[in-house]
Amino acid sequence: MPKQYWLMKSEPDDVSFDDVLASKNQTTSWYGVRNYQARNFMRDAMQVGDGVLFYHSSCAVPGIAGIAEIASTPYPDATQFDPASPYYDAKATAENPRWTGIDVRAVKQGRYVELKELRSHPELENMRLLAKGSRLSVMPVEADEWRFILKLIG
DNA sequence: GCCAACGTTGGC
DNA sequence: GCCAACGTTGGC
Repeated sequence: MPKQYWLMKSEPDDVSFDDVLASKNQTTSWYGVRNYQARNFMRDAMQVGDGVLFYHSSCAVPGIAGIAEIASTPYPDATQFDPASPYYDAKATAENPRWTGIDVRAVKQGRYVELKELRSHPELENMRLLAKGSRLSVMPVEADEWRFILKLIG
């Protein structure tokens, strides 16, 4: 399968791009996705080496904070089994895990590209992120959108 | 804090 | 299987 591209949203108060850069091997385990469509992208489509736009959401200035890549195959998200976690899911079992995690490695931090700026570029008007009402936290990015944004980030 | 949009739940 | 009610997301 050819390389694919993704946008993944993180709340920087929880895990920021800087946090990932400061982590061992600049790699973080992506956890807490509790939406089936987002989960399916992670579980069924992501491949090691796929490109990731690391997006900061629910913060003062939402936008793309850096470039990352998929660094593992998918695995069960451990937080679903942890009663102390806000992401605990009583219906998930080791035999039948419901939610997926994956490792993401920070690759490059360039210029922070604000959501406001993304909206200003006609080249990006079809981005799923920018669609009205779009709330998905993990979504595919088209190859031409990816190339355009890489240039913006510099 | 507001609220539009969306996803999930659960009664029927 | 429908759909109203509810909860969540996330920009503003």
